[in-house]
Amino acid sequence: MSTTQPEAPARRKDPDRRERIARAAIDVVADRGVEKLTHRSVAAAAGVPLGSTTYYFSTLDDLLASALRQAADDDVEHLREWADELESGRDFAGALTDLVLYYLGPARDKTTVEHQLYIAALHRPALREVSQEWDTALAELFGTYTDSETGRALSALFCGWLLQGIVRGSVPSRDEIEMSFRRLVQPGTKT
Amino acid sequence: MSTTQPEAPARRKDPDRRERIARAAIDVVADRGVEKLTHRSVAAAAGVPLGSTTYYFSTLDDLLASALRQAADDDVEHLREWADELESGRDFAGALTDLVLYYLGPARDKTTVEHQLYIAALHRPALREVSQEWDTALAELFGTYTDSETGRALSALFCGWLLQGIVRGSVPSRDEIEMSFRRLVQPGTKT
DNA sequence: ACCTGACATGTACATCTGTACATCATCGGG
DNA sequence: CCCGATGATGTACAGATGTACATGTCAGGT
Repeated sequence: MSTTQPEAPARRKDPDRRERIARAAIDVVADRGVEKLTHRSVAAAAGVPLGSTTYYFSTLDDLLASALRQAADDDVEHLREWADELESGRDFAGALTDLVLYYLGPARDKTTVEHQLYIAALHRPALREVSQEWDTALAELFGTYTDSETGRALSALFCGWLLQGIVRGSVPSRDEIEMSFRRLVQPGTKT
Repeated sequence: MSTTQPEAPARRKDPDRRERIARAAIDVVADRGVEKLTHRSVAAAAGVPLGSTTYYFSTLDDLLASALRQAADDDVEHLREWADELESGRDFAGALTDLVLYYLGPARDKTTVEHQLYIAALHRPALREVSQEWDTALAELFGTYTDSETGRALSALFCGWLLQGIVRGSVPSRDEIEMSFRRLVQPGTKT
């Protein structure tokens, strides 16, 4: 955003520190699971002393919430890019299939983390809001290409493929994913 | 408990004990989440001393694995009953919708637990096998009413509705769930 | 009647955890 | 040139946790 300005003296040292810690938290969740997310493990992963993590995130829930928010923001941004690149003429079911394969392939770690945080939110009211916004955004985005009802159905199917894909070792075949989206999209296609 | 019945002595040990502890573990996960699953919390929930839990399940992973297995078995049995009650003439999409609404309504707790265990398996190789068997069984069951490809798609959509349903407060409407299943089923209906 | 062995439990301990807080370092202003 | 303020850190501590293990307790064989 802004480099160190005299009027904005920035922090003493490193303004990225907070974000770096949040990202380290995401890495820890990806590598070892939510249950291993501790101040100490995050500190080690971020290469900062223990005191730093407790300084920036006084409580563990703060840290978790920031990690979830960070992951959600990154993800929404990625979805936006995907939507922008989607030419209006392009086959929507095919594009959705690409998206699934991306999340189960190159971005598998990210997907894993997101689902863990998603489930972790079940017993943490503070996180539920973020999770809900997240999949509401997904349903609405998909809905703009069809209709809102179809959008919700598509997002459910989308989540389903991801969930099954991350626990199975193997990724489902491209054809069967595409077929399923095509069947859902077909009746309601608008523009 | 204390008095020994001649006709049902059941030894001094009672074989229910182990299963009761496993079920208590499931309750703990339902009420407080996987991260709160400890020998002590389970012991308290089952009304047995701490020693009992470590006696029957020497390690925590044993306990988790047994809980997952227990939940999976119960669930598969329920699915079997559902399948048996499904008259061959009955509308399949409608029956699937009922099933989703059951899992999000009366059996919401169960669904929550299952998803938590499912995600917990991500970082526990010992549990992955159970999880995989689980959703393979689901896909195959659904496949017997359509075809195997459609079965996998249906199970993905099914999981998706459940996942979204447990994190949102509100349950999706009956009509939109049914519509989505109908679209997926239609092209491949066999018998 | 006694003994044996498996069932069952209470307790102890090393480890890890979240968090508070006293301390240090550095920068901006006087 | 010095000084306070605030960013940043090291350490300490109370509590919780997994697990081992010594100890009870009782059913059945002899």
